[in-house]
Amino acid sequence: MVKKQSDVCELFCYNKAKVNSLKKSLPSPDRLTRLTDIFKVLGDSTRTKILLALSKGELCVCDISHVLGLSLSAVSHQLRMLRNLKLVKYRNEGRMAFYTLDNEHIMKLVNAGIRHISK
Amino acid sequence: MVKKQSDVCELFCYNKAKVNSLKKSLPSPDRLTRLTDIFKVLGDSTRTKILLALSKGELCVCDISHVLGLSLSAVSHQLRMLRNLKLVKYRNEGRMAFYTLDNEHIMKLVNAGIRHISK
DNA sequence: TTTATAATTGAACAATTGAGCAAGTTATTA
DNA sequence: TAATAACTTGCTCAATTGTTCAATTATAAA
Repeated sequence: MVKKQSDVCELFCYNKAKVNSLKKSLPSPDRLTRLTDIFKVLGDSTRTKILLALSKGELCVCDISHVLGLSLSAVSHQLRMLRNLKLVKYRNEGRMAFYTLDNEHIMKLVNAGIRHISK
Repeated sequence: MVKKQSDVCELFCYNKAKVNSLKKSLPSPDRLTRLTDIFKVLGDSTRTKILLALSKGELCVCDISHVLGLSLSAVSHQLRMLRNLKLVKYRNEGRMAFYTLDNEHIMKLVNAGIRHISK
């Protein structure tokens, strides 16, 4: 016989009061998405390396690609994502683009992560 | 004519000294993997919700699935991942499994993230 | 024993992701 | 004006991810 698992409401609930209070205590879907999106950005080593590099100062795309050992294209794609999330900004100088952190605050999170794995 | 982009070494390098010093300053591959792995865990809302719920106290798998509105199976799969990463532990009582945080330290990171999106 | 329940697991699936290729854009240089 | 250089972008592909389904395990109750 097949058990129906998709309908969560029919499952046994051990502590209904606790469940309801926890449901309410969770961040709203919107806040939760913003929260996990930030962690998702840092969950990729290319992006984290870019942020770590930029935390030391301005860099052009070409130098970032050297630091990371990746193609310009790959770096540019990730820079676009970081740009969209307002984590980096850039200025053009001639045909070069110089990137900097747009939001130094993000480094607090990166450093909290570094502290976490160093504990 | 096609430009060769895969061979990073042939690209123009704007600031060689800076590039080399940045290369050295980046965390080792091992550390970087551990760092991004932690962020990857938190980059999924199911897992972050599980951690947030458990931060309030012990819960059985069934109640977690109610809090999240997800199937037992989905929750169990994510719990296994959290278990492997030593972020949660559990005790059996009869046929139920009660989970708790194994590493309260992780909540510092979650809370740093919450602070980040609240700024 | 038999039946039911809590949880785990493996396989399959769709969706997402990261990177490379190749073409396009813009600015500099010859 | 043509060629080159720095960067961006659209497309594609392989790999990974999160979930569901179905089967299984382990415990408890009938």
